[in-house]
Order: sequence, then C-alpha cells, then structure tokens
Amino acid sequence: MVSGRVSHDSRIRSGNFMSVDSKKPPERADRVTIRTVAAHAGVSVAAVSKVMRNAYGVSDSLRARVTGSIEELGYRPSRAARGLRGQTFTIGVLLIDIRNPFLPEVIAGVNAVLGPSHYQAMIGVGEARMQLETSLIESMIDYKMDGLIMVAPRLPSEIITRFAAQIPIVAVGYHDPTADGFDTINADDQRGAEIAIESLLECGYRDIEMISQRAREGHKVSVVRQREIGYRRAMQRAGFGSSAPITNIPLESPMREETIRKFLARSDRPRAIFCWSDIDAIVVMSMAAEMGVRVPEDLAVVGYDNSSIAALGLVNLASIDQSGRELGQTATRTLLSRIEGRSEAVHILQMPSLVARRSLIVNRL
Amino acid sequence: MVSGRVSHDSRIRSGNFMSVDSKKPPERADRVTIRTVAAHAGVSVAAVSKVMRNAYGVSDSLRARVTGSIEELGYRPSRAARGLRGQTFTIGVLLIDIRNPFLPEVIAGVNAVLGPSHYQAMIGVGEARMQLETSLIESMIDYKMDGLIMVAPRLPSEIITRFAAQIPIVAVGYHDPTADGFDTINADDQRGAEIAIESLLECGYRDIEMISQRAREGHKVSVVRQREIGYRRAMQRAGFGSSAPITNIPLESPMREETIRKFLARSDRPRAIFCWSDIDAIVVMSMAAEMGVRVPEDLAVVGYDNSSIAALGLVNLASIDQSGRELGQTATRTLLSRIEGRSEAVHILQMPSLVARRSLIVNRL
DNA sequence: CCATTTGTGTAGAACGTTCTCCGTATAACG
DNA sequence: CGTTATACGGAGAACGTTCTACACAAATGG
Repeated sequence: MVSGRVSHDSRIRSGNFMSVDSKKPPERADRVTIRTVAAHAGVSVAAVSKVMRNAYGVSDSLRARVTGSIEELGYRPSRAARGLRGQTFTIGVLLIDIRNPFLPEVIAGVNAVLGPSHYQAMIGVGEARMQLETSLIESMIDYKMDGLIMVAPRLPSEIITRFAAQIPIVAVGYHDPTADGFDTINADDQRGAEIAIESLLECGYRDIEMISQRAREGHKVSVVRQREIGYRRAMQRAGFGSSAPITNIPLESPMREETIRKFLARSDRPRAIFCWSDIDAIVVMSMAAEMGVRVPEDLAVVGYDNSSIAALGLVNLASIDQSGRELGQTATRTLLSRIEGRSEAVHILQMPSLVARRSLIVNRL
Repeated sequence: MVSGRVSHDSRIRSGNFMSVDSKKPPERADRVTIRTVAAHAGVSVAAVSKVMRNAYGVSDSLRARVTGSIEELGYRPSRAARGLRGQTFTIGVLLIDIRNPFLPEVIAGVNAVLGPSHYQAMIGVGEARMQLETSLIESMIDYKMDGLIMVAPRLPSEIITRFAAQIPIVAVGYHDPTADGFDTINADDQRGAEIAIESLLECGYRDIEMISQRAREGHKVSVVRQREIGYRRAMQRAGFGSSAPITNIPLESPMREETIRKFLARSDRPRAIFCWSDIDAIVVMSMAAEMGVRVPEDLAVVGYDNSSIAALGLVNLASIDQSGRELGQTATRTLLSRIEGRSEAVHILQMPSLVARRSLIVNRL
C-alpha cells in the first residue's frame, strides 16, 4: 500500500515551482498552541496552562494578560494533547440503537446538564452489537474521555465492571443494584409495569396480557425483564396466578408482523394488552387498524416510554412515562460527581407515571 | 476549588497502611503502551509503530513477533497520543437534532461503510444552535479527528469553508454546489418536491398548497428552501403561476398547533398539501383527525423523508423517500476519499422517489 | 573488489498539553 | 533583623504515539 502523501494538485497550483516558501508544505494553517500564547503574552508556557486550568498561583495581572492573549489569538487547547496528560472534558455516551425515540430524550437531558459546564458529549452508536459496543467503549477510553454514560448496554455486568476500572461509568436502563464498580440510573421498570396493569384493572379490564420481546441473553438486568416481573407481580396480586401470559414478538420483519397478526387473530385474544415499549405498541395498533380490530373498543393498549409518537392525535397511545430527559440529567450529574472523586457506587431509581390516553379508555360510555 | 485527588477509601481499604507498595497510588491499572509491547517483543518502539501502521521496512519475522506480543498483551494504541502526531481513525458526525427520524438512517449508512474499515464514528448533537454546533466542530478538530460529516448544518457556507481548511468536511443536506472547500451530498430536493406535486396532480388534485417552515436565516442552501423552489416550479409548470401559496408553521408549541388549527379551519382550505417534512405532515394529519377533517377524502397529504412513522398502518402517509441510508453511505465514502488526498470538491445529487400510501389516494372510487 | 542499492531495524525529535518541583520576591512574625 | 510563611511564576519531565534520519548488513553491479 503506497501512502500517497504528496498532493499533485498543490504542486501544480503553486504556480512558480521555484517559490521561496518551499521549506515544507504545511497545508493546514499553523495551529495556535499554548506556546504561541505564552510568547504573545510574554510569559511561560506553565503560566498559560495554569490560567487555563485556573490553578492556584496566578496573579490577577498575569491572568488578565494571558486571557487577553488567548482571546486575541483565538487559542483553543488541543483535546488530543490534553488527553495525553489530564482531562479531556469530554464524556462519551453509548447508545444501543439510535432508532428508539426514547433515546433522544436522554441525550437532551445529558446536553442540558453539560451545556453550562465546559464538558461536551460525544455519542457512539453500538447498534445492539456487542462487538461494536465493546470497541466503542475502548475507543472512548483510548481517547481518555473523562467518563462514560452507557444507555441500555448489552454487555454483561462483569465486563462493564472491568471497563469501569479504567473509566468512570454510569449505566442507564440497566438494572444491577449490586454493581459496585459503576453507577446505575433507572426508572423503576417493575413499578412502571405494575402501574400500567393497575390502571388497566381500574378501567375494568380483566383479560390482560403482555407483549414483550425475547431478550437475547435473558439478562435479568434488562429493562424488558424488569417490566415482565412487574407485570407478573401485579397480575398475581390481582389474583390471576403467578405466571400471567406473555407473548414475545420478534424484532425482525417479516416474522414480527406475522407474529402480531397471529396474535390479533387469536380467538381467545385478550381484551387488553401491555406492551414493553411504545414502538411495539404502535405496530400492534397499526396492524389492529388494518385488521379491523378497534382500539380501545376491542383491545385496550398501554405502552411504555411515552415517546413523542404516542402523543400524536392519530396514535393516542396511553403509555408509561419514565422521563428520559430526567434520566439523562441524573445520569450526567451522577457521572460528574464520580469524575470528581466519588468512589462508592450509587443506584438511583426514578418513579415512572402513567399518561392516560384514548387507547386505554373507552370514552363516553 | 480543591482538587480532591486522594481517595479516602483506597487508604482505608488497603488495610496495612505501612504496606510496601506505597510508591504512588496508581488507581487505574497501568496501561499497556507501545513501549510495553516493544520490550515484550524485544524490539524497538519504532518497529512496533511500523507494524501497527503497516509501514514499509518490516520483515515477516519481525512482524510476526510484534503482532504476537500485541495479541498477547492486548495492546490498543492510545487515540489521544495518535491524535498528537498522525491519524486518529475517527470521523466526527455532526447532527442538528437527534429527534428527526430521518437522521438514524444516515447514521446507519455511515456505520455500514465504516464497519469493515478501522475507522469509527463519533457523533455530536448540535441541537440546531449555531453556538453549540460551532463548538462541537472545534472539539472534533481539537481531537484531531480525520474528517467530519455534517448533517444539515446551520452554519453559513463561508464558515464551513473556513473549518474545511483545517479538516476534511462533507456536508449532507446542505445545498451549495459552488462550495469548493468541502463536498456536499444531497438528495435532489427540488426534484423531490416536483415529484410530490406531480403525483398529486396525477391523482387529479388541483387545489394544492405547501406547508413549510420559516427558516431562520432563509438559507438558500437549506433543504427547506430547495423543496419550496421545486414546489413552485412544478406548480408553475402546471399553469398555476409562479408564486403558489406556502403556509409556514412555527417549530415551537403552542403556536405550532395554533397555526395548524387555523389552517385546517380555513374556508378556502386546499384539497391537497405537500409538507416539507414527515414530522410536520404527521402533526397536521393528527390534528386533522381531531378536527374531523378526513385524510385523504377531505385533504390529501404528501410528506417528505419516508420516515419509519410514515409507514405505520395508522399513519399511512405518502412520502418522498430520499434514502438517508444511502446518503450516509455516499457521504462516508466521499469523506474517506478526501481523507486519502482528493482536493477537488465533489457535489453529488441523489434521486428521490415517491412512496405512495393511503394519504394520497382516495381508494375504491 | 569497490561503489551503490536495497532491505531491515533503531534513535530520538516532535506533537501540545499537564503538573511536579523549584526558585524568587514579598509579607508576616517574633 | 533574622526567620519562616506565602504568593507568584518558570523549568522541564512526562504522556504515548508517529515519523524522519540514520546505521548496518546483505545484495547487486560494474
């Protein structure tokens, strides 16, 4: 492989090929470094660095002079170089998948907290593949980012713990209250599911089922499992036995549609369903509409996440709100506190709430 | 501000406080560096570096020994350090906003191309604020990322050009075929709008209007403007004059809903509308449903982006598909070619297509 | 057999920060 | 006035790579 470094064009364009400036083609404009600033302000490099980090031992006059030069020259410290020694003031955010409308909320929360600070967020998308997820985490560590927020990671707890030895980590949407290497921030998914079921019961429905997703590795830590647990507990408490039925629907088309169609066509189809996620609920509702199954007259539906789509008039899906925004904010604050030195793990549970909409209530009756 | 570096707990936990290992608390496990590898393999640092970059001048035996050691030690080069000298093998992706369901497609395209390579994508979210957008770009430059993909940037062309002097840039969803500092990849938004209008005309609709968005700075380069141009041209060609009506709806609630309501209540409400984006189209459809305006019987709707929501049975919105995935792929390939040395700007236009759905066609008539 | 080329490997200077020591000058104290 | 703090500023060693320049050996050519 030839490294084709020389740009023919630049040769041609430079017209006079005997030009004087033929020291070396710098191509990119020379960077303003901390040294440039130091020279301009007539102080040492160390002094500038101190001002930047507002460290102890700078007089007002020196600070003024240096900040003046920084301003004037438009100096920005190199994050790469910073990473080699100290902090980068960057936190990495790892998303499983960017399609889920719940995630933007979390990001918004992260940015809201980070905004006023001098930290910035960089996002990686794992696409639910453990391999990619792992390599993204490693990259973020290799960039010397200051901390990591992992949203609904696929990785098992031990591996996350191992990474957490190298970089502060807080996981969102990952239930492991026993983890002591990293923090977790969650909505109480068990309780959320209970609320969903309780509200269905209150509306008078008795014949209730849950639509879930077959988790690949059957993580107990996964939010999916947690919601199943809550569902079963609420059903049991209402006197329906300890193993209320759950229908798993696959992630991929066309099996997905096939399974839903079969479910909706069942002669013993339940009167109400609780879906582990809005995206599933909406697909079910869409197919119900196609098949002439009326919502909520024939089938009541409660979803999860209260995503923006659920709120649309066309959809009008009752859903459990877990406030992704708030999760993002809390996660960020927790991470910052860990970056600042906390070492005991913290596990926070937020309380979700029901947003009632038409899919739940048969109105005017 | 005290820098609270010392961890009390580690002291307490280490039991015997006179322990021998009291050189310095390293806390984080010592990193495997290129030097570790060199020592382990019994070669020079330079040799290892050469192997890593598969540069010229390494014998098979040396390469084997080094790769062996790398494997054994689990060595990963520090991206931070790399950034200080050479490439980081990271490309930055800048999104205006993460809520728009069109963007995940683009990301998926980017990742698809990057997957097999040793490059990785890091995403920043600008939230449509120029300030944040600018600072994210600067961060990415300061990280010495190898290139930038900007999706629907807000920044004016001159500023992007200035950034492009420091880092290879390709812009997606940004029409400026005259830019010579950076590349642009677009779906042909003018043509897309024309296709939408033509299909409405073919269905027999004559009374057509466009629902658009008041662009802040009225960029000619913005996709919104481009679609307006296409709309007007198609209308003119059909004999409706050169300034077919456009209704602008605001971005923020509650003015947004207010404006739409007013539009739908108009006595001279058009028979068909073309929305510059699915997200707007869907809100209009939702409010139409609430107000008893039937789609498509009373109002035909064509959207733009063919986002996943449009395809839902409940929504069934006809839309112009600009294949975000393909845009992402093309953008990535274009960027890589620029990183590899190309210096002439390239401007690519992809052809969009209509996906017909129920919102367009009054069926069985 | 000497001069040149080619192949293989190493030394060591960057890259742009941070941060630990150290000097100094001035202030405070007895 | 001598001693000790205290405040301020600078020198210079890291940090982990890349990459140029060079050394050395073996091969090639005349």
